[in-house]
Amino acid sequence: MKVTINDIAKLSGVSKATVSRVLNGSKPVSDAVREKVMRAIEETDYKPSSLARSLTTKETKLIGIVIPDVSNPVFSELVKGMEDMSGVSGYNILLCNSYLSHKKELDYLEIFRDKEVDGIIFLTTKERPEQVEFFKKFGKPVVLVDRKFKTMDIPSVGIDDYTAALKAVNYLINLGHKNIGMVRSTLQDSSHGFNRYEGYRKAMEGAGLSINPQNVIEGDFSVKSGYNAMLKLLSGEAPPSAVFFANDLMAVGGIRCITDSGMKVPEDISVMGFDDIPIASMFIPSITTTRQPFFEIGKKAMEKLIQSIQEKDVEQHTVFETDLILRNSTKRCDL
Amino acid sequence: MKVTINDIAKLSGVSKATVSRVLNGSKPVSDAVREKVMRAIEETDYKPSSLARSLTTKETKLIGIVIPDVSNPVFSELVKGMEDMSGVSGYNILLCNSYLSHKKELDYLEIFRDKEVDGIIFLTTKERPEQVEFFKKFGKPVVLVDRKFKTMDIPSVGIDDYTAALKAVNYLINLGHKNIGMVRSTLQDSSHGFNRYEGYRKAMEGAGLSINPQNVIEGDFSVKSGYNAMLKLLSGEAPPSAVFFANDLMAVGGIRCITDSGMKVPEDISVMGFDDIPIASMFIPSITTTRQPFFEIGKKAMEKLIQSIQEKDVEQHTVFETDLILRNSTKRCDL
DNA sequence: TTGTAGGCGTTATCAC
DNA sequence: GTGATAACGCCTACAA
Repeated sequence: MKVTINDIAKLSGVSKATVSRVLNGSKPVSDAVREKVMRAIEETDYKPSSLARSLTTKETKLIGIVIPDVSNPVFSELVKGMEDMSGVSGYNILLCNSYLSHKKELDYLEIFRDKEVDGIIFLTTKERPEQVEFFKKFGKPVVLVDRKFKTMDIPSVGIDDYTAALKAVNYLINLGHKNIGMVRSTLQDSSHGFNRYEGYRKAMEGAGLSINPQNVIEGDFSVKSGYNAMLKLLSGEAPPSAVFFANDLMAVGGIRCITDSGMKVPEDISVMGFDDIPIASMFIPSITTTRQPFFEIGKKAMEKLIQSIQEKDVEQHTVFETDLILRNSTKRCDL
Repeated sequence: MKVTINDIAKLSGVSKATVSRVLNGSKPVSDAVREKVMRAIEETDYKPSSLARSLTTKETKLIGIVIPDVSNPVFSELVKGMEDMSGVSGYNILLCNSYLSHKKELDYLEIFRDKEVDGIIFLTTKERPEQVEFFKKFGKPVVLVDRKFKTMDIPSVGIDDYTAALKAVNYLINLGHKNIGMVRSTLQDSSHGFNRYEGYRKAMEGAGLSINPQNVIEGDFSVKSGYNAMLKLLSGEAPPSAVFFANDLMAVGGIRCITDSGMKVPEDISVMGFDDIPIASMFIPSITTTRQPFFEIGKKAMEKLIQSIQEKDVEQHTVFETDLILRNSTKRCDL
């Protein structure tokens, strides 16, 4: 049978209240008694049940995380940052993949409530009323990553997508490119979709360059969609000399497409990615991109969550800097 | 305040035992009563506390998973398979990254015991006495992935590394290659290290080909180590015409190295990977490799774990088939 | 079919 | 400093 606090109490001839005290250091205990209790604990290899403890303390030391997909390097790196932080504070992670399914997202939130997690880190592509409603009655801390909610002010961590995209496209412009295309995602997605596109638009506008609507294609962040988008760009009337992809995965697809079409990157077309996932530096050619400090973002999100669980004040919205990483998929425009 | 089973009992004018019965369907309840109780539950949006329930039922519906690193596509895919399976059975996952640290592995196992998980899926590179000791006194189901333990018979799921490697190298041999090198990992690692190397060795032996010890290099499964290993191979006296890498990541490093050296894959050197991670098909050239059904393996591991939690009989060791995936990094040897 | 009472393993609140 | 004792929220005999 499993050994409980009662066994220790009997074995060391004290009350279980006292055992609890030496366990948690919640109140002073005489050295002699502590000694006895410790010995009993050693002997029996006793470990308190966190379940029973949680029942009275109301905290489970569990954090729920909803992300779209761990197998996406972007998210797995975020998760690593979160885990890194939670570990040192004694929290554990309940990890759930939503695969962008609205239903799954909600199901998992319900599970988190059921499991009585102490807090939630939430990643989604689109704010939904049901989510907002959930968070409102959830009552415990929540941190959003990569996004802010419009109808509810929830603490968040992320980057400035607009400025990052602006800088990226400005770099292409400075290389002498004039006909620059973009493979963006849906504008419904405010941060990754709309904001990155806005950065592109403003950069072009700022340089007095016009955007050929034919050269702006919508993808879904997958390699395949990047490939297909590039196919469309190449078959247009005036294919761009440089393309800004809203993420690295689509850029990879784009490069493959260009290569398959018998052209070369960056000699014929320059390609710019976004994120700086590991594959960006390994690819041939290595991909010029904007680095997001995913690990740090994840770490910060967890730090903020834990702090607000512990009722400390936290910065409401944290914005990380991004860096332009120059590699071999872009070059000066010869025209 | 949070609504409890007592509130529901009062509200619907029955005892909490009855509420519990309609909640779990554990014993028959009259329709009239059920109706009343249900209504009270609806009205108050009552959800039973899984914590309190676990305290009496002794099951937490929690599964602990230890893997080396989620950001490695191999493991993230395994995790997805596991999650896919656990979800339908109502189990949740406590995910922990060990980064191959022996200490972390053990720390997490302790945490799992503390959290009273119902079972554990464990991935490590090397069997250790402390782990075996832990599992012996753990008393609940455990499933190993990618590995069997020598000193304790724990259910496992994996592939036949030896045969898979044998087939891979035989393919290179059939392409006419005679001087075939290998980048393996430490032989301490029985399955990925020793067994894959053994497959290579036996294939060469079977074809009457000799192995030049200079052309067998040890890496650590990272892109960088693959690059460095290739560097050594190229600087040897008789560089191989084909190289078998023990995983795709090292193969990527190898290809980059070959390209950086001014040679081409597969024209000058054929490269064979192992695993078939997503990057293998996206890379230029796409990489010939052995596919492991990671998602399925993860799923099966979870299925076996849940079955043994539910005290059903399970196959002790499950071995999945692998497939050779022919792509563009290998070609017939001209010599 | 339903209610009572005890227990699950802790922590927290009182006294002493 | 230490010990009873009552929560915590649920499940499960045992009775009725």
